Amino acid sequence: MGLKLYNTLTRRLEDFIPRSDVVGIYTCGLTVQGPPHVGHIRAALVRDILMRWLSHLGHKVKALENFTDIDDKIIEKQKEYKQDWRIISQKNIETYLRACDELNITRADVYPRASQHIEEIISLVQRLIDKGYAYEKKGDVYFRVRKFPDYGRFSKKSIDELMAGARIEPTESKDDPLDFTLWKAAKPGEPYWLSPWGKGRPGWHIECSAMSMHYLGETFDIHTGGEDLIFPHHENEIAQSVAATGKEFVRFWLHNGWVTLTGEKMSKSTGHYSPIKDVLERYSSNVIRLFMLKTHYRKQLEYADERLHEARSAYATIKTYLDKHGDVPQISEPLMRDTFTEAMNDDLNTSRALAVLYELITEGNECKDDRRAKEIAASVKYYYTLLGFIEEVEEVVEPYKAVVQILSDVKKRLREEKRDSVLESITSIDDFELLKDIKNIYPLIIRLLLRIRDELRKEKDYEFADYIRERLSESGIFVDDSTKGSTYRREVR
RNA sequence: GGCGGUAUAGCCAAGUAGCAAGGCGGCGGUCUGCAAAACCGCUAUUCGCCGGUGCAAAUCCGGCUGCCGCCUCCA
Repeated sequence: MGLKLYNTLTRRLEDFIPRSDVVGIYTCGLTVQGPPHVGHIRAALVRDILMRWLSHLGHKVKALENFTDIDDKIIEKQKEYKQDWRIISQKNIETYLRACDELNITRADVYPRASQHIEEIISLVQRLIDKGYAYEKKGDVYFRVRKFPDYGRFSKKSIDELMAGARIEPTESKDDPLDFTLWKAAKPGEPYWLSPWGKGRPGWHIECSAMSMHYLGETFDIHTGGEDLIFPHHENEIAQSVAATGKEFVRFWLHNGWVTLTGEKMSKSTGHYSPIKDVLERYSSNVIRLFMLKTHYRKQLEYADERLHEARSAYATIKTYLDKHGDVPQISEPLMRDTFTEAMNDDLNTSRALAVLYELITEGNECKDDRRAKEIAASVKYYYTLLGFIEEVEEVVEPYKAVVQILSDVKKRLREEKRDSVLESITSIDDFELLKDIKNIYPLIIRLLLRIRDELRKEKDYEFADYIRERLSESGIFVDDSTKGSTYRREVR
């Protein structure tokens, strides 16, 4: 059984058969007038998982993710902040890409920007005019919706119903309220490009058709984006593309469910959203990834601290298991391959795929046979990596300061209480030449504290020992005692 | 109003006809000076409500209700 994907075009699960050797993917990315939020990341993560899985299945992939960096909203922001639109968009793009990198989201091959493809946009608009699908009015160019018989089919909307809500803005001079803008004349003071219709800028929608065709050809395999883009954005993309080329535009349309906050959809325009920057400060990349993959991509996903905390605990289980096994060999034939593959092939069912991971972990923990245990651990790591989780890099600077303070407090107390025997036991530890290297000194100090604590425990001074444990725990360092001695672990963020 | 989605344990969440995956939490246990961690075990006779078709339904059909969304900018 091969990969099946839910296609919005047909509203059913279909076998994914690529058109050629290279699978073309276009993701509708951001309109960059505001900071990226969790919803945008979900869309990016869907592309990431799709790309990872397609590559795993042996496909070559060429992926684009666009930035619509010039539109009405960004011009508004320019006026509001008295800052050039290019600076605003650049800032938001950088924030977004940094967040994606931190989240280990596979980079698209190209991140085209509308403002950098004006030439392709103009020629596409011209093509539509030449074919009679578009017309110019006072420097604006509109797409004649009624000329395109299939309009509304994709989003299952009827033209008559759309008419009821349609309006012509006072500034527009459309022939028909349903018509949408392909090219918009610039008002004085607004950014513009020269075109056959005068100074102006692209309308929203046309950039995606122009750029996807430019990089992927007039027909390509997969188009992804948030569910909220089905109408009007993708409906319009299809109309203008098919009208221009007379060819099929996209084979598969994948739409992810939105992210909600307190039960309502996150949205840039209403200000009801959590910026990804804030989220990354609070939770590690792996935790955020797990949080998102736990729910199937087409379902609505509630962003709430409670959910993230749950994901953090769930992630700790995986991390603890992998840490316990340390180095595991790289393998190419993991256990439970069929179950995992079946889940992923079923419209990228990451929820089920993760269940495979957890089943393996439980089995690994029960397993007494060393060889088998190694094999299980290797399989867990294999799937973990395949799903885009990463090895965590520990931050050392902040906790370093904290442990130095704790050590100093503990030494002070030892001196005050004249605990000479304990003090003596540690003076022999003269590893301070290692002070030069912060990465080495950090665990060293913790081990030193654990040794002091060990002495105290031998002397049955549990109150003092517990004090050290408590202080460390406040800094996110948890001490675990076992018959083999004490170990510590860092809190999962 | 039209269209689309969704309703499964305390919470989250898979599951489209054959005795309900997985996670979080909770409870019990092993270990321990205590704790924590880790591990083990238990935790839905039942899938929003009502009716129907099947030997058999969370899964199909009809009706009802709740929630979310699109129809205007949105990932």
